[in-house]
Amino acid sequence: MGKVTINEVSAAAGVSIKTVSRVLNNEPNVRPETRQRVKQVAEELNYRPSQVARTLAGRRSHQIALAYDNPSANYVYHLQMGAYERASQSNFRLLFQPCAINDPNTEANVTALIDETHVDGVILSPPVAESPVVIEAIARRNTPLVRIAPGSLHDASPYVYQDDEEASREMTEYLVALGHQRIGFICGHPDHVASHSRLAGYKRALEAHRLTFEPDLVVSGRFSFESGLDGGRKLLTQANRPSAIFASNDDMAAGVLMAAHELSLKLPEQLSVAGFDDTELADSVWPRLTTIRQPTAAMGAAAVEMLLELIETGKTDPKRKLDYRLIRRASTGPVSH
Amino acid sequence: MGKVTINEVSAAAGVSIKTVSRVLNNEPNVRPETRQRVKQVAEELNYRPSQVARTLAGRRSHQIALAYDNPSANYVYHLQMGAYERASQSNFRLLFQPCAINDPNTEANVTALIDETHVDGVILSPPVAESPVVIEAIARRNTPLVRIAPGSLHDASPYVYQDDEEASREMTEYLVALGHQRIGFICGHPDHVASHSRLAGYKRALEAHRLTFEPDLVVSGRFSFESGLDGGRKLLTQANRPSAIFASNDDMAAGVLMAAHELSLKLPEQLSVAGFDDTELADSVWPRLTTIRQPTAAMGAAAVEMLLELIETGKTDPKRKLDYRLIRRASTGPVSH
DNA sequence: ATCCGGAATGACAGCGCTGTCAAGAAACCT
DNA sequence: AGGTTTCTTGACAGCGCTGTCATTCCGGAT
Repeated sequence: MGKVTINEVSAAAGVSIKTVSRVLNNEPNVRPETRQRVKQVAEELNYRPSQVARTLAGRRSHQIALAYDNPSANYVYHLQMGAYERASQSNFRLLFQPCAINDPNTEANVTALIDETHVDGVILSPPVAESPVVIEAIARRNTPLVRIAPGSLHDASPYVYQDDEEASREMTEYLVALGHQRIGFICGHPDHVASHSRLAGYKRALEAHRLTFEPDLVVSGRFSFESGLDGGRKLLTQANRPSAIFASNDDMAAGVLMAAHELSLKLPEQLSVAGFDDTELADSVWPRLTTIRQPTAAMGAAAVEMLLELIETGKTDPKRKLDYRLIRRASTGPVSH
Repeated sequence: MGKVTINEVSAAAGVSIKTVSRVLNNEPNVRPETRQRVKQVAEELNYRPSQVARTLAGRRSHQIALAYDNPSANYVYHLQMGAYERASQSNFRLLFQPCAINDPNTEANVTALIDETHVDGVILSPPVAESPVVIEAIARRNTPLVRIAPGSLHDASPYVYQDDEEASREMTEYLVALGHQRIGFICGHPDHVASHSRLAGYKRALEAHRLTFEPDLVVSGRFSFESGLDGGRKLLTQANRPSAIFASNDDMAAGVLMAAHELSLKLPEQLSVAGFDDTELADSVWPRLTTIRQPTAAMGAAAVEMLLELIETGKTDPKRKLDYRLIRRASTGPVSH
């Protein structure tokens, strides 16, 4: 199974390797019949150009990297798949780079990645997307960068995002529309900007409906199931407990569900619960969670698309916004008096 | 900024590039002081050898690929992380290759991956691990291969696995020990060998305890939440319903939980439910699921380790077995009369 | 001193491709 | 017909490293 190289193809087609190269790269100025013949020979020989040689010789590696540091399997998986699909379409290979934000080596890891693999561009997802050191290191290498939902440093690179505040407001208003007046809220991890936007949306909705904001109805959380469970217990054992709880993500909402079950509350009659993200979990708990569908895969795809544009043309939109969707399921219902 | 190459290092150190190369690769026959000096200069210049050039010139790419086709975000994520950690330790880069088993292009994808990136080896996880075409294609390229939990073709390559049948037997016996005599079983996706082993373990446990196998207590499933919900409904609406249900994975067990909630059954008093895999879901539903903990990350790590051995020395153990663990949680309890 | 064997080092080709540039072929213009 | 311009093609030099082989250096044996 001697590897088929460009030499074999050029010999078989009776042209120079440069012409084969032209055909491969869809360069102009090749006679249509020559182009056709080369293509056919390459096909017959089952020729696969070595990316490695290409990278070394040219200035393109046709590889981009996706760096993430997120403990949520669902989030990472969908982000990866969305990005992967889009990259494959354009014949780009996608390198996944897990990293730990707290690890002091993160910067070294990322720069090593760039130098060693010659990637054409990098995508950063939160919370790495907000690391000034990493951003700086990438900029120093002049490597195109696109970030996903960065909470700060908005000028540092193009980015994709969704309006968390808006989504959170809409969910809160939906609960209000169901008649809920006392709505509990569980915050997300303070390191994620999304946490703050979601809280802001909740507040904004209350204001819009002239409901007073009660600090007792807001508890902290960390995006984890256990923190949701804790938060739920705290809220539900209050003297005047809320009739609805809006958790900043599905994991925590599932925790609230458990807290409610512990207290033998009837759902949604005695308590409405809403989550955020629409992970698979949301659809696997009882009752199924009303939540906000995050376009995670679409975000990955959009980020790749912008990055490719940036690589090809040197520029792209400064930002791109994706739409969320409120998904109504069994965990929320009208308030019962 | 300007990329530092081996030339800069050799110039700065006052030696030939070949000597720098020797130091980099820990080759013998370099005077200790020379070695030291080169190392220091490389460090100062912040030199990162180009993997691409290395790959093209040498016969090692220091890259291995992990191909998977699995819809479970949790499984994929943990497998990836386990593999990634181990690969990084040995300074190998890990390429992730999602693929669709039903896609006729899968073989082409995998061979393209090998030819284009020159990976030193490949890891296949189920169900791609059982595709004869893919295995054959890899063998033809003489590329080292390690598979994860292959159900067949055991001679085709070294592999890592866990004893699904044994684990399933143990879980069933645990239920029997709790006093359950009528235990429902929900099968997994027929394409996965694990499904068959798990059913076999269930049967074996029944035999061991002289309980008769009742075909009505076994329903088909596909590893998805919805199929578990269906199966649960089917089993629980039977005239003489089982007092326990063992689902072949957690997703389906969560479905059973929902079916039980629909019928307002008290858990675990009126019904015990057990799952398999110990995904995050198992710990996020109410009641928390008794399940079998799969060493997914460890499998990924072990596979990488074997593959590296295979690459370095040309051989490794024919197979390596990893241990599962039965995790007892609130979803199972003694049978009540 | 002389010779020898192994350790230390370097010169150089080449991995498979792309970029540059020059040459030849075809098309277009007075 | 001659002179341009444009299209098509190929020769050749690298990209940054490793493999091969030749060369130099050194201490020890003679």
